[in-house]
Amino acid sequence: MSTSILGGMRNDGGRPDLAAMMVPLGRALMAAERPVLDAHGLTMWGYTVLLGLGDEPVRTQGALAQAIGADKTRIIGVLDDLQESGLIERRPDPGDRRVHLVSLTGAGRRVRAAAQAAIQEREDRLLARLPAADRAPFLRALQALAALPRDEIVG
Amino acid sequence: MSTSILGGMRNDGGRPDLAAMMVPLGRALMAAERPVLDAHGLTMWGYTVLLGLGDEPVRTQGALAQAIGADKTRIIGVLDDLQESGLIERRPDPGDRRVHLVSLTGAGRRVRAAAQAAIQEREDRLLARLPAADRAPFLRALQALAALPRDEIVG
DNA sequence: TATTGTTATACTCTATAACTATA
DNA sequence: TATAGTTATAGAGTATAACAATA
Repeated sequence: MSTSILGGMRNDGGRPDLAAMMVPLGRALMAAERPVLDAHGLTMWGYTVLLGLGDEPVRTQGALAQAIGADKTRIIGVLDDLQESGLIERRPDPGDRRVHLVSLTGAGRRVRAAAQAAIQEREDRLLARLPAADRAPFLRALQALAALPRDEIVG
Repeated sequence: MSTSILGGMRNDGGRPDLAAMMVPLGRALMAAERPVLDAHGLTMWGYTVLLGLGDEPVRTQGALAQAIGADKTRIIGVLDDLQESGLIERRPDPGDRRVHLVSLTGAGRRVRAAAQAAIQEREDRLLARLPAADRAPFLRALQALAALPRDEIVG
């Protein structure tokens, strides 16, 4: 039985709920990432942290956690693993020795780029199935919504 | 600190990963639904079941569970609650007394319609912030992706 | 023996609270 | 006293395994 993302929820006339489309779709995309991340020796949270780190060092792990929507206590093990793998560096801030400056290493940058390239290659094959004229507007709209402050969506 | 859905993950030149946009966006949309569902006396899974039920009775709870991406053991309590609230009916199939025929009651249909209207009203306010020309292509593309069999995304 | 619905158990993930060290 | 990081504990959510009824 080929089960679609939307399950049985048809909706005569109208559209399905945005959430009812996005949540299962997001889960499926995450599941699709897993083998790719495995091949690069990354966990989902590890990859998320690498993405969240950007290219400048981040002051305080708490800020990093908040930026990627995680609890500060939850990324500690993730940071430990990434550090042990040599993908990130944690250095105490000389000015305030409580805070840790977290930054990507060269290896971290390379792994992140390789993993992201592989992931987006897969995603591009998916996007290729859309009508060509819809692709750019779709991505533009999705980016616009994702860029909104969370409060403006939750209310 | 106004935290956007995308967190810090900028990506010079390219686009963010689809999953990195969809997953947090989906979570935010779900969070936005919660108070609406509360007002209608529904849980998230309860609402999902109502959506999954469609308008014809569903044979076997297992099929229903699979259709909405849940475990068959997990929706039992949900069905119990919905039944007690008078929103669904469970009747043994005369032909095979193992299976339960699950169907919406009139009240169930009404509650589902009311909740969905309220939810989509909120969502429409969000969509209104997109460039008008992008709205239809966005929804069309999102529906197309959500209608894909899960296997075609996960691979 | 196989399947539907159910219950009971175990496991994973996440959030809360308590601790250390710096300030 | 307040904050960053860490650790330990508890809770929610989910999946796995065992059970009763029917086929």
